Formats: sequence, structure tokens, C-alpha cells
Amino acid sequence: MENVEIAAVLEEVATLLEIKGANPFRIRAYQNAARSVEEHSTPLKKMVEDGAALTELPGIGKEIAAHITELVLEGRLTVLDELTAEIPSSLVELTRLPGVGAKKAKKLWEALGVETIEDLKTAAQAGKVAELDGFGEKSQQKILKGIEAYRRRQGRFKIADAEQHVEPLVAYLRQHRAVQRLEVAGSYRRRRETVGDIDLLAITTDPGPVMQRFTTYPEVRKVELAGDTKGTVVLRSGLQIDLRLLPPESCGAALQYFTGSKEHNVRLRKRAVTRGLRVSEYGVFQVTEDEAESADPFAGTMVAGREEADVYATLDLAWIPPELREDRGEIAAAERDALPDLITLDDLRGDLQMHSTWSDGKNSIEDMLDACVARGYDYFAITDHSKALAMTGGLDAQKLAAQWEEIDQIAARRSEIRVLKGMEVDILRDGRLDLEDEFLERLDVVLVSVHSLLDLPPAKQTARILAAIRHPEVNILAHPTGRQINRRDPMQFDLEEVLQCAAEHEVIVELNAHPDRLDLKDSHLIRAKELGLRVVISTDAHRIGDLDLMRYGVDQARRAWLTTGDVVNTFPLKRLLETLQKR
DNA sequence: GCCGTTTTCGGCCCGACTGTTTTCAGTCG
Repeated sequence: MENVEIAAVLEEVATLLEIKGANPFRIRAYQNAARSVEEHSTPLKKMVEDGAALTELPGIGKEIAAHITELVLEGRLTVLDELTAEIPSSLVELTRLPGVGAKKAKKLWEALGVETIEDLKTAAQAGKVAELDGFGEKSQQKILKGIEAYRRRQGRFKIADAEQHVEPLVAYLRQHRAVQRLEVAGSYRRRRETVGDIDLLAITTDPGPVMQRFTTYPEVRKVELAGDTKGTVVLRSGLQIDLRLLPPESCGAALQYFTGSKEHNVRLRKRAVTRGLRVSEYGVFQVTEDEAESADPFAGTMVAGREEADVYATLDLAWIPPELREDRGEIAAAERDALPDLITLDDLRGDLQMHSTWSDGKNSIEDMLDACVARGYDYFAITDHSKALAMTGGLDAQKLAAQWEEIDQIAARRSEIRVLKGMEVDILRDGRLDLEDEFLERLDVVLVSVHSLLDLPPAKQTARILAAIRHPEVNILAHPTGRQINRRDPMQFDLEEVLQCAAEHEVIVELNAHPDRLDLKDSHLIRAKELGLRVVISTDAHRIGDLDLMRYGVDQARRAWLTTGDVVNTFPLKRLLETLQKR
């Protein structure tokens, strides 16, 4: 049982308690505990087995520690069983729909007998939802739309969640002596923001025992198939894993083949055909016309297969980084030897969005400083929220001035890194900014972002954002679309117009590295680059550990072909400051 | 339910917006 799963169970308990109408603070305790578990780097399962004190984790006390222990050891949770005896657990899913919280889920259940999303859809289509007290026609429409959006993203795992399941499995398989090499291929290797299933590749000359080890992995819920070359299992988390077993001479070809994408491979195989070659997961084969028709995958003469780069080389192509393999022009670029020199994590010199205890962050400015120093950064920006976000403890001008004093004091004794004074300033309804101009002028870096009124009519939303980025003091448009992966669709507005306006006003667009956001997404970033925009990759850290989320942003940036020249926080401090001093 | 202490209780982020109402409950961030 991975930390994400434990966290999910605690969340489920919280939601059921909410539906039940329990003490709100008790509910929050479970939510806090869930978050704490999810963020904890070592597996709690291991802590339980080692007898380590779970209460050392923030938000975990005696009771929840006991719950986690029960969950890990027994695979069940008494509290949860008791709750689901009263309330159908499927109601939890209803609360994931926008506009449906615990109270409404309860009402739908009690008044209409709705237990599942499907029930709700039927009831809404029959117009029964609108007739309920507290609901109306608009709510009913919103629910139907929400169900549609929810369905669209079903079954996909965020890359960071998938990692939690995949990494232990990979380690487990690599321990087996018959496994010469084990790699993750597919969209996971291409570092897509979400993955549907996982493609594993094991190189072995002794498939039987490897398949045996795979299908007996303790987290396996169901074995779909287990042959000599291919096995499929579903983990308890619901994540499907395909394992392919291949001999060493096919390793590179198989890695290439199963990494995809499908579109990339189709183009590659077409290219091969014009050269009298056949490309498959077993290798690249020089084939005659007759052999090309053969059903035998080993027909012809094998010319490559052991190394992935050789597969590309036989097609007169440079090796293409997996993140680019989406048929977005990478094959033409590889042919001209004009592939971009993609950004790497080591290129980053700082982080330009993070929060401190001054607003909703969990660590002090100096803690964040220490953590940034430890990551080898040359600079970082403290960017707490502005006052419109009252729930985060957003800062007004007076508090901001007090924060500057603290920053100055810290900077005076800590010269090893440069602290930039920043703020994540809310864009108000009409596009004005949530901080007075004379304070904006004195900040080193001004981020602006939308946190409220996410569903304004598109024209109004566009106008609102345009107004903000035209403000002469604005440097960065943070998490531009406002989406949350698998949770909330992007805001409706004209992104193209916003990007063009940002280009015109030299506003940098953020690639928010948080794996829940990854906003802008790859295709948007490609467009931004075309328009000559600069990008900043920021973690939006709310605690020290979040600073490590940077790598997800880098993955996404690589998918968008970005290089160090495109990303301002790869710049040395002097050049960064010049870039921020645009006007 | 957790936390912290001036330590075994009392506080815990709270304001804005929406759609429903006709003065406000529920949701969201």
C-alpha cells in the first residue's frame, strides 16, 4: 500500500464524515493527515513495518496513526467500514463534481436515491435535480456538464501519482537475478502529464521466472494475462501494468517501440519502408519484398536492435529524446541534426514562485532560503499571496512592507543566495491588481494570477487577464489557465490573445511545475515559444519539500522543446534581473 | 482529530461568490 493510497482512504473518510455532518475540525484533521501522508517521502508501509512513530508526521496523532497501521497491516479500516455501513461510499465520487459538495451529495441521495454518478446523470436528465430545494436549472446543467468532464478524465493517473506505484514495482522486478535490464517505456517515459497504463520492458533470457515474479507482486489485484512474452496485471490502485519480456538483442528496438507515441512510430516505420527496412519491437531488419510480407517478425537480416540509438541511426536519424516523440516535427529535426538542446534540471538557477508562513506556506522565509541553498540555487523569490486571498492570509501593503524588512534582515546576513522580493498578486474581477502601484514598483518580481471567478464568460475572462498583463509592473503570468489536472478544467478564455499580448508586453509565462497543475501545458508552451515568449518554471512551493517538484516542470518543458534560452530561471542573476527590469 | 501549551482544553484560514432564495446555505479556494 503506497502513500497515495493511504492518503486516498483518509480523504474518503473525511468526505464521508462531511456527508454525515461530523465536526468540521475533525474532518479537516483527516484532510490534513491525508495531505501529510501524500507528501511524506518515505513509504508509511515501511515505517509501520519498522515500528517507526507515525505521530512524528505533521497532522498525524495517536488515532490516525492507529488507523494507518490498521490499514497497512490488515488492508482495511474499521472506521471506514462503519461509515460505509451508514452512507454509500459511492457518494464520495459525487463530491468530485463541481458544485456538488457533501451537503448536496447527501440531499441527492436522501431525496432522489442517487448513489452513483450514473444515477445522478439519469436524475438530472429527467429534470428531477432541478426540482429539489436548493437546486435549480443552472445547478442541474452544471452537474451534467461536470459529469461529462469527469468521464473524460477517468482512468488516467497523474504522472506523480503513477510514480508512487511504478517506482517500487520497478525496484522489485530489478531485484530478480533473471532480469538483465528493466525499463519503463510508454507515456511514462515520454513524461506525459497523465498516464493511462504503464508499459514495462524486461530484458531476460529466462522469461518464466520473471513473469512469475511480476504476477506475484504483492500489490497485484488481478492478473489479466501471463504468457512468455507478455503479461498484464492491474494493481490495487487500479493502475494497469503491461510487461513485455524480450531478449537482449531486441532491447533497444523494444524500448523504442514501446515508448511510442503511436504517431511517432507510424512515421518512423513509414520512413523505414522507403529504405527497405522493417522496424518492430524485435529489431530493425533489412528485408526483401518477399520478406517484408512475411509473418515472421525475424525475417530478413537484423541490422539494429540492441541499442535504441542504433534504431534511429539505421534510419539516418539522431537519437530523439522520449519527451519529443509525439510526431510534432521531431523526426524532421532529427534528420537535419537540428534537435533542440533540451533543458535539464541542472540548468535551473532559481525558483521564482514560493510561499512562506507570511501567507499560506508552511515554512519561514529563512527555511525556504536554506532549502534553496541546499538545491544549489543562486536566487529565489518569495511570492506570498495578496490580500484578496483572505483564506491564505494574503498580505496587504502594510504586511508586505513588514515582510520586506524581514527579507532585508535575512539578506544582510545570508549573502550566499539572492532573495528576490516578490508577490503573487491576485487579478481582481475587472483586471485590476490587488496591490497598489507604489508597492508593485518596489518589488523585484511581480507575479499575477487568477484565483477567483474562474468561470467568468470567456470574453470577460480574456479582458480581465489582458488588463492585468498590460500593467507595466507585471513580470510573470502565473498558472495561466488555472486548470488542475483530473480535477478542474482550464478557465475559458482566449489563450492565444493572452499569449500575444504577453509577448508584446514582455510578460513571462509560468510553467507551474506542480504535478497537479503543470500549467501551461506542453502544447501551450510550444505556442508560447513560437511567439517568442519567455517561460519561467516555478514550483509554487508551499513547503520545503515542494521545491523538489521542479523536475515535473522540467519534464513538461522538455516536451515543449524548451532550451535554456527560453527559460528565464536558467539565467545567471544579472541577466535575470535585466529581464525583469523590462521597462 | 490534532496541536500546543501560559499543557489535558480550546482553537483550528475565512471571505467571496453562486444560485438559490427573499435572507441564506453551500461551495470553493
